[in-house]
Amino acid sequence: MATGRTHRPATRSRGIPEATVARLPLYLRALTALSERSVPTVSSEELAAAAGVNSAKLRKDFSYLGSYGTRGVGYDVEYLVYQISRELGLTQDWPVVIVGIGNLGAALANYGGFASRGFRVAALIDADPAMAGKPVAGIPVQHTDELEKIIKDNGVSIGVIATPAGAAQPVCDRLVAAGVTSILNFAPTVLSVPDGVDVRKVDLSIELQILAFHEQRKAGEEAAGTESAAAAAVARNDSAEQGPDGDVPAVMPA
Amino acid sequence: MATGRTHRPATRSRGIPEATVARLPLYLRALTALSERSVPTVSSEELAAAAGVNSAKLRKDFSYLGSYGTRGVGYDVEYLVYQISRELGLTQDWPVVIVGIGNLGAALANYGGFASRGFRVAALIDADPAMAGKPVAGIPVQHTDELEKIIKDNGVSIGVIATPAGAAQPVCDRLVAAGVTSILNFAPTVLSVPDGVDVRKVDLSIELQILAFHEQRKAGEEAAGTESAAAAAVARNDSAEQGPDGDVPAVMPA
DNA sequence: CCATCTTTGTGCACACGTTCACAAAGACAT
DNA sequence: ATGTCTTTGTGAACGTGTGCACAAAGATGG
Repeated sequence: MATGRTHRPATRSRGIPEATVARLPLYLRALTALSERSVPTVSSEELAAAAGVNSAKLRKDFSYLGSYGTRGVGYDVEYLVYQISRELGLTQDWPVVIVGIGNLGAALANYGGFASRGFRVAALIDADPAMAGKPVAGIPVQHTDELEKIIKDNGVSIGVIATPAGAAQPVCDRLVAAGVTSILNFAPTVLSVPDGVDVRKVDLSIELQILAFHEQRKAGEEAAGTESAAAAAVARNDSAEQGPDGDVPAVMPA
Repeated sequence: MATGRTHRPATRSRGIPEATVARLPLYLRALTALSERSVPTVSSEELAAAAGVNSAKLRKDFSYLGSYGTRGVGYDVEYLVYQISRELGLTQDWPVVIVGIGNLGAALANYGGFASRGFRVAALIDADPAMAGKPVAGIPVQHTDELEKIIKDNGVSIGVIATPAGAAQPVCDRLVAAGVTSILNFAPTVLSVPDGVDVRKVDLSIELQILAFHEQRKAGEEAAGTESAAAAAVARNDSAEQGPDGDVPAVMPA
């Protein structure tokens, strides 16, 4: 019910599987490295190794783009760089705004990987009036009041949110209302957006928690005994006391 | 080339699907928010909405952990917080090291989301001797020479790499050799690690490129003329030299 | 021009993930 | 108790992703 705002389209875009799209930047990076070393052609096997994927998967991925290889030879590096760049839309200029210039926002502004491909930081925006005018990465920070004007004047369609969690949804709403249709969210919150708007999230805390899960499994792999003894291999801390439904919680994160 | 070092185990860990593990931190965050508001119980429908997922998916995810709900009522918030925390291994202390204290590394060191759950920043490590002793986020930066000693003295099993791309693999090798078995990689490189070591990567540039792909699709949904004509002409030409060589980005970030 | 060799492109089978739909389980009122 | 109502837990169908294995395509050499 109340599906005015959906969380994910998740639909396959124009025949190219989502999983393939997510790997194209990986291939592009490997190909660019080969291009700089003036390597003329590369086989699926070599390129797959460089990108860290299975060679059959790579060939299938490329087959969605078209038949760009030559049997018996491999792929032309320069040609493939161009085709993938074009498919990803990197042959055009993408102005982006970064909202929330704290530690992370500033780091993003300074990150070379943004500007190096089609992405150009059009503006840095922060809610703190004291930040206004202060240059970060050579770009003066502007106040949130200017957000709508900045988006429209620069034709920005991609926004990066690096605000605290509480500010993320309001900022997101304003970005979308002003015309942004793609959002990269670094704030630890689930964003609600209307249909037609893409959201990708990067969550440092979640990544660590996933690692911790596997780490715990590894630690308890050989210690086969009671479940509380399983974690004893590495950890000295075990406050886990399983009980009835109403027992005491132990952790209090934010 | 066949490598002795695999890139992904990808195997289901102990019955809990990988996709489910990746969502547990999301549920935990939503539950923690409810817990702070002293909400006693929550239905799968409500919690799913808060976490931005389908309710059937949420129930199936929880079913892998056990039967922790009460039919007709829902889930006990506190109990579920505890169960998920335990499953993720957050009831124990995880010392982590951050290697590479540049803009991003410093932002990570200051990031509250790390310390707020079981994760403790045990050390900050950088290759620049000028950084040594300088405090970042209240923690003095140590030189790379100390890496092995730090890992062993603190029993660190999780490492975060925030170095430039070129330094990432050597740093990774040293971390692994010293005993680290889980790595969170922010450097734009594919890392090779031995079996038994987990790597998760966070790549800002890749996320933006994926957004650009979908953005381009949205924009080109109705207008399909101008540039695709030139691209189509190029597409049937298999020479190594393609059109105006300036249109190929051919750039590589750090 | 033919034979041989390399490497692509893909059909197929299988594994994984998602969603629907519903029976079973319990709460609650009468 | 009995019936009704709510919500979980899960079987089953479906969709997506992965990897093997091999025929087809082209290069290369005699």
